[in-house]
Amino acid sequence: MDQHPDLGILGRTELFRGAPMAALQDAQAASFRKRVAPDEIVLRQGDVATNLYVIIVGRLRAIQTTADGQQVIVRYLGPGEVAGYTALSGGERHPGTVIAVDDTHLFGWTESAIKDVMRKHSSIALNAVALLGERYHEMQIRLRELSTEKVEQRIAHTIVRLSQQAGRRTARGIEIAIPLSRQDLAEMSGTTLHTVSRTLSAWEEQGIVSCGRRRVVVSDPQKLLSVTEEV
Amino acid sequence: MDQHPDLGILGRTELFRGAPMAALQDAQAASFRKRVAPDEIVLRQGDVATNLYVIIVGRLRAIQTTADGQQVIVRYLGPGEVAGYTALSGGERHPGTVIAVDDTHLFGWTESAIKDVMRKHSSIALNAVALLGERYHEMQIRLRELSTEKVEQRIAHTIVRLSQQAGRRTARGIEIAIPLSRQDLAEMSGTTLHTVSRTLSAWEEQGIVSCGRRRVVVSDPQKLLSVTEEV
DNA sequence: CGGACTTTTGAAGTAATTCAAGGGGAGTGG
DNA sequence: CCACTCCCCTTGAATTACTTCAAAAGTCCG
Repeated sequence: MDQHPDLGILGRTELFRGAPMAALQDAQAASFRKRVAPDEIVLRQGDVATNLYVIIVGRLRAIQTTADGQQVIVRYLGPGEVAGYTALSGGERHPGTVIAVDDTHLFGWTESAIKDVMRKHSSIALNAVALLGERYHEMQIRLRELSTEKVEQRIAHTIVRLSQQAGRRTARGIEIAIPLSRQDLAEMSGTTLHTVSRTLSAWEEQGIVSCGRRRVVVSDPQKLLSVTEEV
Repeated sequence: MDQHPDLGILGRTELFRGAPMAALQDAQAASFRKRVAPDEIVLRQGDVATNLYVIIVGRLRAIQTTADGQQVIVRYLGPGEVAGYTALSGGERHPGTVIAVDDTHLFGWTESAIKDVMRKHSSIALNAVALLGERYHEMQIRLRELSTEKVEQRIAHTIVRLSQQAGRRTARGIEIAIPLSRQDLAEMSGTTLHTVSRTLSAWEEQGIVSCGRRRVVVSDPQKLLSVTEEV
């Protein structure tokens, strides 16, 4: 009996990890595929939440936009992660916009399809609970950081998180494998690109990071962590 | 055939709403009860997450504490809401502390008990997904507010949210039915008690609110909303 | 009525934003 | 291959919103 090659991929994603074969087969059967080019919008803040996606390869960015056009980067999404959780949780509309960073391949489901799968296979529903719990937890920590820390610490925390999430060991240190402008870092840390630029310059002088255009390499992760802990 | 009186209460909570009778019965059978006095700790940040609670009557407050003792108020929890979601989502330890505001009655479950119920009754698992999705959504909005808004707007948003969540119509306006010190409002808005005090004084002069010791009444909700929208 | 907690308000200090201007890379098109 | 242009980044200087420091006045409860 042949197995569909998608099943192995699905089985390693955060939503389907550990699910029985029957569940993976049902999920696969109900799925469609989608491919997006860099800067293409996957789903738009305020639109009705009809679809759920799981990233196969590539990277997306989830943002929140204010009425006057300011942006906040909620998180980056990588392979195996869910985009468009609203279709899981039953919200009417997408709370934020998701946009492609790289050329990205996705599995997709309609809201009703994925809910059917969750209803039928409780392990997938439990995975959904786990994944949302983790994101909620992460947001609590960021809320605390934003409320209690000074800008320099927040930027340090942002970079520490990014290096764990998308870090690549190189000769010169841990390179963050996402193109990151100063503006992007500012939108993740709750500050301005100017302050980020100044901070990175200071760190570069101290040998903590080395960076270029849309690129950050952490040369001394230990020192960066100590910035995080300063009073 | 008699019905347990708890079933009606359970059926109106966010976790069990809309569940079939069999699910409610299983949940009720596995539950225990707990009662906490004001200021008593229900669960502690960093402790292993063994239990889940649902509030019957009363009110709790979920906080995050930093290493150096600063606090952030994540949210208030009222009747029907879940405390200790970590037992649902499978995290190892509680991300925050939950403490009683009023004398509070709770239903409780062990982690394994509530997970058994979710596995057996998918509608409850789906409710858990919905509830965590909503909280995640709320946190995204707060993150955006904290990143992009000035202090006065953030305090206004905090009070608007509280008045929706725990507002009581009175002759003088909408009274927030939670004892709220200036410090509490500061910990919800990401500022200091001094700034909150000054802001409330200014608003009182403009007839937007009237407040006393640990008490806030919104006299002009419309004006408060307009503060929220200022550039 | 005493004592602890909460709130208010002034004054000083400062971290970070805003304003402003210039410099550098990467890619494009001639 | 060179020049041009568009972003992106950097850095000073001025400004400001908010915090911190400090002290006093209320308010509640036993």
